[in-house]
Amino acid sequence: MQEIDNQDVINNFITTSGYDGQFSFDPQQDTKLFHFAANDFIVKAGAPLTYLFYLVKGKAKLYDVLANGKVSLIDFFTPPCFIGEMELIEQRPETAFSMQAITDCWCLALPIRSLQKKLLADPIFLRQICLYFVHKNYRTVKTAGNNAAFPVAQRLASFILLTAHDGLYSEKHVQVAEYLGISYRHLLYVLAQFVKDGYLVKQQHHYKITNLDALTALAQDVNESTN
Amino acid sequence: MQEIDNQDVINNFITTSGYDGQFSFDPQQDTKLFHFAANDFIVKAGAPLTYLFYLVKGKAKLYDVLANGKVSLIDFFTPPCFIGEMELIEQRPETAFSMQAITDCWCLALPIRSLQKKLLADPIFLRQICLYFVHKNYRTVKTAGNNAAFPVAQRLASFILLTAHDGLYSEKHVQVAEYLGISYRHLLYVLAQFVKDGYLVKQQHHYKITNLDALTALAQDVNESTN
DNA sequence: CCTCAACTGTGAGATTTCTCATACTTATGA
DNA sequence: TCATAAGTATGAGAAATCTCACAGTTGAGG
Repeated sequence: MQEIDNQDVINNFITTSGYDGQFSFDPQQDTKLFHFAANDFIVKAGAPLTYLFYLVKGKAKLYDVLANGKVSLIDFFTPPCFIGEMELIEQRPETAFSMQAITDCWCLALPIRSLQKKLLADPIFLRQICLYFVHKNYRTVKTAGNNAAFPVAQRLASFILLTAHDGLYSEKHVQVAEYLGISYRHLLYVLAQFVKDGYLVKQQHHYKITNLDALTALAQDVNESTN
Repeated sequence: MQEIDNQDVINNFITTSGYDGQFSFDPQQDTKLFHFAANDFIVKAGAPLTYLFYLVKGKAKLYDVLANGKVSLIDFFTPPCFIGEMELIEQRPETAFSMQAITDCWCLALPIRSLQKKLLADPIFLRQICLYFVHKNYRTVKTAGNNAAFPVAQRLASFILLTAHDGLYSEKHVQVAEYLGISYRHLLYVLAQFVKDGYLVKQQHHYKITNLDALTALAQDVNESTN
């Protein structure tokens, strides 16, 4: 994680992302900008949360580490969205989950410690956060519906497109299987199908997308229904 | 839906449910109390929403009517919880979903039209609603995890216990199948298993629970993980 | 009373997905 | 350098779940 000190860049992100409309005060003074390289952690479970982040560019994923030590993928995030807002609202000092950058990510960041009281008393911010929760909730309901409603191949196609990076898919199978709610074995079956059908080609440590159209077509229903 | 005008009863519900802590003002003046008989609609999709409800007693269920006309069960609610808060936050005039009473329900109710502005500017209320959303979100994530993680028999057991009324289970199979994300056919298989195993007995228009312990044991893992 | 739609119920075969057993490879730490 | 853990990979049989085809029951409306 690397701070970017260029005020022009910061201001540009602030205005184009709708960030400045989230508060009743002008946040520019207190706002920093951070860059996270792909695979960096934006927040790590159990670590103290020092910033309220606002993702303005990139893709990120949210993990939960279960009691038995297993890692399970919860959800994916694209701009604009808050990160750490649940902990802020609950006034809990550390993060419950881990958020990791999939691609390079840029986040506006507001220091929590000095601003928490102000934020929790700011009706505009609270209302915006409420709206954010409502939409997130709709989305979760839809997604949950999808998981029940669509076969694995379609969801996997959607998943590959979501997480692929420069046409390369390289998620850990164990985690993906858990995210999709299927067994490791079956995931490999379906991936093998995709390879057999020419959608993917297996390479050293990843899969390369060789038929983007086919995957997109497969994923279409899932995505439509989620939007 | 029937208004209950007994101020003692109202006050009792207000104080025991934590309702009065949800606002920065004293809501007692504006609060009504309604009783809904089992199977009544508390809110109906598309109808104008005139009250923000706060369920203080009973069980209710939330439906979505899909584009193709099918009905799908989204979630279940037990006290204390808000009903209509998503629409209030979004300032959308009608309800998106339908909420129906499973057992007899009692709801405190605050007229929206006259109080919307006040509520949307009330930091305490907004913060409480935010907390409510956060918890609801945790719950949804857990539930979604469960649906992937547990076999149908266990989820069905949990579901039966949740919706049963006086030891009788009488949900529409079509809707339950959709809620559990399984086919109608398979639901009947599993129900038949339960009957064969002596957990349920089929009667005229419903099933009677004949082995509560067994069902509870089956549902235990699911419920534990959801709390 | 008749008809239609919705709900319930069952059988049989196909498909999806799981479990288990077993290896090979790679990274990591002692 | 060796041992161990984690990730990857595959086969085979079992279990879960789906699709389809068909039929009986019930309730509402003409």
